[in-house]
Amino acid sequence: MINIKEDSKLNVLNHSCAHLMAQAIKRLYPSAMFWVGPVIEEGFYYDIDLNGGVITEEDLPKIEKEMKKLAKDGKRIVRRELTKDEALEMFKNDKYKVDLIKDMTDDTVISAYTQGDFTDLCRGPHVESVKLLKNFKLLKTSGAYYKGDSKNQMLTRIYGVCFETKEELEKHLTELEEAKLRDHRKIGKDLGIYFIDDLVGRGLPMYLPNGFILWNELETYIRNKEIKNGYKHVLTPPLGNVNLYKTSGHLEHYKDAMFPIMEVEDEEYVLRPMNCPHHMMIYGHDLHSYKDLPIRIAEIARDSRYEASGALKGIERLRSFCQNDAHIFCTPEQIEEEFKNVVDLILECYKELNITEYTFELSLRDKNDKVKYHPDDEMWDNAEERLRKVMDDIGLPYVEKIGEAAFYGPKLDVQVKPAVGNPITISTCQIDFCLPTKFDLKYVDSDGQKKTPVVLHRAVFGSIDRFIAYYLEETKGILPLWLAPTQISILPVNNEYHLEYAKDIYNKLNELFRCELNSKDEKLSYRMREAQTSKLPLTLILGDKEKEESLISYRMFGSRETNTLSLDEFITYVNDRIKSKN
RNA sequence: GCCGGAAUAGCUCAACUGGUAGAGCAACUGACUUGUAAUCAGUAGGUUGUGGGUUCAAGUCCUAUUUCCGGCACCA
Repeated sequence: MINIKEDSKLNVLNHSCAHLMAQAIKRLYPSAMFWVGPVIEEGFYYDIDLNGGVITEEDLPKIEKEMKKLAKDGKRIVRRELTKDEALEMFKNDKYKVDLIKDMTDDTVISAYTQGDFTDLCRGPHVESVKLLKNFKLLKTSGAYYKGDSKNQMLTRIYGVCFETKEELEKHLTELEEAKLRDHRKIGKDLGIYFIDDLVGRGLPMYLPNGFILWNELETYIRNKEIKNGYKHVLTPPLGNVNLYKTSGHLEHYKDAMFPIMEVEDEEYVLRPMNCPHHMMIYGHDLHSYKDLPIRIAEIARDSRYEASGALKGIERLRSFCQNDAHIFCTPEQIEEEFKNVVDLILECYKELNITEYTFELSLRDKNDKVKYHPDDEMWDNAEERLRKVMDDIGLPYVEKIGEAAFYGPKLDVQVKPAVGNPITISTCQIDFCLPTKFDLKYVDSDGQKKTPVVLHRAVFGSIDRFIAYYLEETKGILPLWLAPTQISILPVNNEYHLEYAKDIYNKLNELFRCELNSKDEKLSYRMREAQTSKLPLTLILGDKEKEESLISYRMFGSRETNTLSLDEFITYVNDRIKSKN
């Protein structure tokens, strides 16, 4: 989908459209005050203080109508440059504009744009006339905290999008509709992957038989990859003594997002929100020589977090989930190589799973935030520099995100876009000089001195849950053969004549693959439809022709063609496809 | 958590300004015995998320609550 912010023409068009929307809203809601109205990847929005009023999605057509009216009038958009004092005078009755102007330096060239009866403080540029704003659509409303701070009041945010032509707009709207269809919450329901029920609890997914197969295949896949790459798997409990998290610092940083402490006799326990402390303990259990490093400890581990209710989303964001977690304990000299190994592993998996759309983010600390981050500037500078250097050496493009680091260190995040909503992190690799010290971890170096190892935290699939969510959307539910819960559906043409042969084939194939025999009393075309709408990768059709010559005919999902061959040939074909992950 | 919206059969949805809750698919029963995306007929399926209230009358209005959806905030 097109990035409107990055497209210079559409950027200006959408920015002007935001102003047109503000003008229309000012007419319909005279007491409305405006905060900011930037262009974003998906179009534009404007944050509005309605002074107690409400705009819902039902009101959007009314606003659009007013916008069309204003656009038809065709007023020119006129720029005027102001000094800071002039600007303060001009907008003295608008507390939001005054707030903006006050933050500007004295030598900033401040500009205001006027179209008819509406003037807005704005850097510009804008299109020449509102007449050019024809093909727009207001998409949704929401609340948004003033200045993005949840301690502040909430403003009303209205999102919209504008294009040069009607065709482009319609294409965009169609794409938005199609995106909704591949939402993992819909596909997950359709394919019987999981469900969530109040009685069990929100954010607590129940994976159904189909979901378990998908889960199990992915888990087996990544575990085998890790074994090949020198990881050792462990198994640790999904809860721990609260002191474990006091030691790590997690309790201090994340108490609000953890399930509350459970008191039993004289002890306190928490459901674990993550696995780092357990893995630190595993490392610390043995004495290690520099010759043993790196030590790579991995676990598919269940974690529980008390996520804000509004953050929950299908199986993308849950209160109980399984991380594809690992901690690599290494010497400072080994950081670069181990980091590269992790990135290589991530890229290898993406290639095999045919994941092509992703971006790298370097999440760094906000130097001014002394509360969130472990206070050791030297450690941070070192870690961030190392991370940057490795990324530059690898030569992968990335963007730096200030204030996105973990409390214990900076990280590389691999971001993907879900069908609906904000980008999510799938893979991550984090450099940590902090937790090993807190747990007093050591190795004996070549000089006989005890030294503290460095830890890389990493996850390839992030959480298995989230990865399934992403993968269902990426594939639109058309899972590759190796992951499909049912791989082969077997259809006898006529139960009276072909059922026995079909059963025979089913018995043979079902020992090797996940098969179903669909011999219900329905027309072949009905059963074929079932196979296709269920997105089953392979469907066998067994009738007279096949029975007499001991052959099978199969059809691939989405194809109209039928291939006929011997059972052995078919088995080879299926095995090849599973092996190549097609 | 916050702002706004929504909740009707297993699923997808309908029911004009309050006036007897309905359809398609799925399920079940019977008939049909079929060559690549829907055979026909019938049966059953609901305290309209839940609790209060207004009214002669509530799916519809008010209220509380739960969950979901769109964003915001959060995301070790």
